[in-house]
Amino acid sequence: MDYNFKEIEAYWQKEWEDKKVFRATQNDKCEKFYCLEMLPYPSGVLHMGHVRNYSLGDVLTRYYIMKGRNVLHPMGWDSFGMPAENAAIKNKIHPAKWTKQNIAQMRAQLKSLGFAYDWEREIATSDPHYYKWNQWFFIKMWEQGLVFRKKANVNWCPTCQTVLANEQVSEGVCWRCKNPTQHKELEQWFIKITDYSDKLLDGLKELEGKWPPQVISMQKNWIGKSVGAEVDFEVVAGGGKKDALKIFTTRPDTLFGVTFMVVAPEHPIIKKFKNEIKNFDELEKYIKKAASKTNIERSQAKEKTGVKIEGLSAINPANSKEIPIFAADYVLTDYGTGAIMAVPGHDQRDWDFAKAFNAPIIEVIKGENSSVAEAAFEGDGKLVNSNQFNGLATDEGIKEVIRWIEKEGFGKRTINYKFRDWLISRQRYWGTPIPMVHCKKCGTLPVNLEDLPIVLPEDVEFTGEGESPLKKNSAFVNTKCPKCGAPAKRETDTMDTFVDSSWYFLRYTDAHNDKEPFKKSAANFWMSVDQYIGGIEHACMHLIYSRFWYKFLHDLKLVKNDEPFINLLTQGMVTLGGVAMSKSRGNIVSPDEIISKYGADTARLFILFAAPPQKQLEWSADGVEGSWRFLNRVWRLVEVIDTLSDVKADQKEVDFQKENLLRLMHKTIKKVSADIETKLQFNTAISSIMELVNALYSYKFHVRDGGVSKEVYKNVLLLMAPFSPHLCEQVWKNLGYEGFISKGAWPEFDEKMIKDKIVEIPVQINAKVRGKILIPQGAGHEEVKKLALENERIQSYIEGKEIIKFIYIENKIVTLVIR
RNA sequence: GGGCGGAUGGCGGAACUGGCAGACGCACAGGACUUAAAAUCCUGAGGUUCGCAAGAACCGUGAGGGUUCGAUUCCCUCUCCGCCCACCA
Repeated sequence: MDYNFKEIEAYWQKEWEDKKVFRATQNDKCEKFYCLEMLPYPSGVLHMGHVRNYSLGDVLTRYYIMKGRNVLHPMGWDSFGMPAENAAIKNKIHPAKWTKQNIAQMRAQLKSLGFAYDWEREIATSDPHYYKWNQWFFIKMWEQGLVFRKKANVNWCPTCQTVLANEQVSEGVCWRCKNPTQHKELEQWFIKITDYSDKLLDGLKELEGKWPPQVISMQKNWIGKSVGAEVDFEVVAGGGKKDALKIFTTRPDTLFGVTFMVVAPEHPIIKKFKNEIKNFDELEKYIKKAASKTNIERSQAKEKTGVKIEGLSAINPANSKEIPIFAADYVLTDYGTGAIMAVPGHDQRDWDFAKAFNAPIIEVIKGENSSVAEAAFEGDGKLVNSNQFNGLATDEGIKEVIRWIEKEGFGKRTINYKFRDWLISRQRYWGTPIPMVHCKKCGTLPVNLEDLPIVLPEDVEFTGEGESPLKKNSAFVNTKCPKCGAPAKRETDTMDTFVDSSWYFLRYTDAHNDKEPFKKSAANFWMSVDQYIGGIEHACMHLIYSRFWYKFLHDLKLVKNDEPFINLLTQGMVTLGGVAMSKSRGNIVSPDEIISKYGADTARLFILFAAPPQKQLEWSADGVEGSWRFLNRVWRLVEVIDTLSDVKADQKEVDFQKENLLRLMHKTIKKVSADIETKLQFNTAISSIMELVNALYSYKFHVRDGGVSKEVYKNVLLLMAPFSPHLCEQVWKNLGYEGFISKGAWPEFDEKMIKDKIVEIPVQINAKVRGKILIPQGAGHEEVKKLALENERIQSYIEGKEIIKFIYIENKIVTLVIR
């Protein structure tokens, strides 16, 4: 009979909750462990990606509890954001109500999976008790000069009627609604995250080896620090009018190879010299065309386009040569200075442009067999055609040229970043109100800290048209200036939801504090997060914002450390038919369906077993069935270990088999512990438990071995408890063991028990396995050689041949090289 | 275009630091139990060739080359796939 998972799972979930088994308390009796999974957006339904994410975290949580650590494992809701507002527009339901319902539903789903959360620390970011502190931090940042407003050409989603961060637009479409975006100029709120560029970059060194290397390198590329030089090129126009064109280059060593300049079509120099430029009309047409193109169109164009600016030219300060200036859209206005020095010999884009516009190509770097005839040479080499710098290697050349231009006064060494400031305002209702007031007399200033939180008004209308509903709520908008008391207007923009998730992990340490965002002592007790788990898609956004926020709090002396997440695990997607599960593809497998058919333990076991955590996981109905069968096999072991199956065997045989079984048990404990703790490879941990269970099935002396078999079964349960906790609790109880297995002691292994007395190793002859020999544990070189050469099979191969070499790798392999 | 990964049976995947490739699971085949089926338990299996059989030989981790007694693992060249960024000067 299959085990009754419905009854068992409901029973233990209630027991854990009633007895408060997973409540975390601040105590120094044992070492703390903070295990955290990225908090979910309460969309209303749990999907398999969630199940995977939280199952991974739950294994670690339960493992460390059993190891005697003091584990904090909280859960909450990233509950501000667009879908709630969209639902309000579509279904005439208030975002607050919609969100609340969704949370209730998803909380129930999470509970049905038996995750070991401390539910007393649950938070929701849309709760005023939470977002009050977003406002508080915002004002702190404003006081530190980290918040500013500026008019910016921002990404505008006409569908959502909101501004999106650069990071939220991919391939020209809105990251959530997938509709194309446009550009629009608006007065926006920014956080000066770029002040932390170097700190964020330096911090990555600390994370080396603890974070996936891809994430570290993605963040490095995201910040995009490059050292180079700023060089001023003199611009001359008709009528003797002059100006300077500033460019940034990472290759100042190629300065003598500059044969023309290129500016972005938006570059101010064009308007400035409107009267001197002879082909201004043609240019204007090109500028218009470029502006209508999205960045993607601009970047995917195979042919380089551009227009020569007639009437303007530049002087290369290195050799005083006069060179033409072009406007072309392959130069971006918001990177560097919006203008480049073109070195067609050593930059492929410039080379392409030079070919298309018949500009000369000069070779100034000579590599081994390099040539600039067919393509640009972008590698390192020796400087040529560069006057006093000829013969220098690339890296020396860079240094020397910078020194020279600094001395001559037409440029300097600079550092450039790709990283931009964080645009946080949203013209939206369902978010944290930005706690600022616009006063005609006093300007824009923050509300008084005592007046926080600035609560979102509930009585608003959702039409889905025009600007934010907050703007239309006069009771909210009209206020008094916090400084002079005169009538003033409240800011109606709300914050990007990435603000909410930038510090939530700190709130869990002191979730109900109404006087401060968190007690310093609580944060310092639990932080940093020992293991953070979530999707790779957050590699650059959430994980950079959080690191920035934490470093800011560190500078405010609110937290001791300056990196929030020590270890990071990025899990792969759950797919069906090779593609991610999604509503639009209609390939969703609902967790509820699996839970009601097989139970939570099976769902968890399968999702942990089917693939290593970092890799994509292909859902397989048959695989789920297999996990279900395995759990039943474990359940039925109760009967097996009471069965007398081989009465004929003598005591010697019993002792021998008993020892083998015990050895396998110790080996398994060692492997499972290492797989969970250091490798985070749960799939192999489970497969080795399966092997131990298989061994128990083929073992025949359950009633004659003095309780060894029962001992092994007990350890199987302990090893499986982090993966399939309900079943293990029940069998634990059925077998008469005391207390919760979830709080039980993780088994220890005995290294002495693991070593076999006799080891079987292969013997290779000329790299082919030709036989196997048994050697005593720790046998010496000579002894092994003797055993190998005595072997009949081996002898048949070496007869009449000369042994040139004998190699023995301890307890692994013997190799003979013969001729 | 740049960065970072990856490629192992019919499938998901395993293999410590260069040491018996294919653990474990799925699917499959055979057997036991059963009136029968399901479930369960047991057994088998990378490919090719030879052999009645026990077994044997050769090939085999995307392709080609290299280092080594020995390479899925290290090095070089190439192909394909995925993810992220993208004309980043």
